[in-house]
Amino acid sequence: MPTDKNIELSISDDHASAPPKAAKKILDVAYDLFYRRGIRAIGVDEIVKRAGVTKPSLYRSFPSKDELAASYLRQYDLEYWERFDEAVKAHPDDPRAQIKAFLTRIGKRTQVADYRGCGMTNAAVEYPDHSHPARVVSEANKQELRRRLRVMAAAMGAQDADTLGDGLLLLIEGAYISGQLFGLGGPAQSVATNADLLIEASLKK
Amino acid sequence: MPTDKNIELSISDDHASAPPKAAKKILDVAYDLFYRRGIRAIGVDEIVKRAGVTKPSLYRSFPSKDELAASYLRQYDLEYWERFDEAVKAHPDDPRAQIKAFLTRIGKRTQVADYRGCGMTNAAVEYPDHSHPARVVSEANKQELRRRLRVMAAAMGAQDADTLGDGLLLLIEGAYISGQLFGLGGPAQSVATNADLLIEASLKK
DNA sequence: ATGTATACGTACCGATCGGTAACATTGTCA
DNA sequence: TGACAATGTTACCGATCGGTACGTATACAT
Repeated sequence: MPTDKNIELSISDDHASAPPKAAKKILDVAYDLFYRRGIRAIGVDEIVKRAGVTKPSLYRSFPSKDELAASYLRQYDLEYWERFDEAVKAHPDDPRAQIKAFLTRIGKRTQVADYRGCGMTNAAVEYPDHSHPARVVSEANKQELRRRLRVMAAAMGAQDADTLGDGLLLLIEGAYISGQLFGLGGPAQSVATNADLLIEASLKK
Repeated sequence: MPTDKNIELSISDDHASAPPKAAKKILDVAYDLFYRRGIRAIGVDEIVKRAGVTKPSLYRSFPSKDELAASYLRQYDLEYWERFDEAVKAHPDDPRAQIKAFLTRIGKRTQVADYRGCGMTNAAVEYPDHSHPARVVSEANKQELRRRLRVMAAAMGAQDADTLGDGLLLLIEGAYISGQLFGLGGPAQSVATNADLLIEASLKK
């Protein structure tokens, strides 16, 4: 998938004769608006307006709004696994600590005002149709998350690794959703604690 | 959940001075469409068409589409607590069994094709603005769910009742979401099992 | 200087959005 | 019969939706 493109050079591209590329500006703005306010809620007119470009520019880089939404989620996917891998790398060969680190981070993120949960989850709610381009990306992301959690649960030595992996996924999804539902002080702040309790209860004795 | 269709001729309602009420037909159809396909995805034209009424009829009974959506959720709220109370009544004075029954039911519901999760949760995702009429109803429902779960967790004798109650809420929300994300065979089928593990690990010894 | 290719803008499309005005029709009850 | 309330009918509103036809500007190589 060509994630249009030129994401690099992020630090400084103001120098010299390199205009910031309409496609990148569009994707950046779409990312922000789609995530914060929802995909269906944002029209292409608002995107191009905020990006300082025009509509034909959008449609030269992206074949449709739906595909722009899919591109937004592909970018989201990249950053998602970066965060995930950070937690993993911070605790080599210790899947339980990896999970704890990842969930602690999620729990913290949910405790900021106007937290909007997981872009992948939100997109799937907005588009029930499994064939929608955005939903395809979302489902793939979640399948991968499930796979990783099950692998980690097995590495922890769970009695039933698949059940524990799925339980952790339920807690994570619950944190994403209740984070945006309850705002500050909501149930999501206890996700890491509850996950650790669940892990403890699921290990082979 | 009302399968659309005019309730006309339903057993006994044709007699006497009770015309089938356009408002009821509209709300039934809106309920079905909003739940299955999302609120933003459904236009008022489609609602009145499927309900066999006209647009002015809709706006005589509901001041706006947003308020119709709120009415849909108020109806959803009623039926939600009916289901909840069924599980409660089935196991008097046994909150752990009550939770297990409620979650087993949720786990089963998530395992049907085209499951669409919780209407309350979905509406909150569709409308991030806390002042939106639909979201107000949704947030109230979730606050009440949280309150009940915490009370039940306390009644179970949890070491930290609030944490357990919130953990159960996370699992429930996770089940709603992953139920519609993964379809058959998804993580939501293990929600009751995981909840019971979490409860076991949270009780005072 | 000129050709060529790419990037961009102006202006517009038909369709649909939520919502309404004005009037005709119906059934119920008095 | 007459009054009333509920619903239907038709036609319309301005705004916004996603998307496009087509002309213009700039950059660079020849």
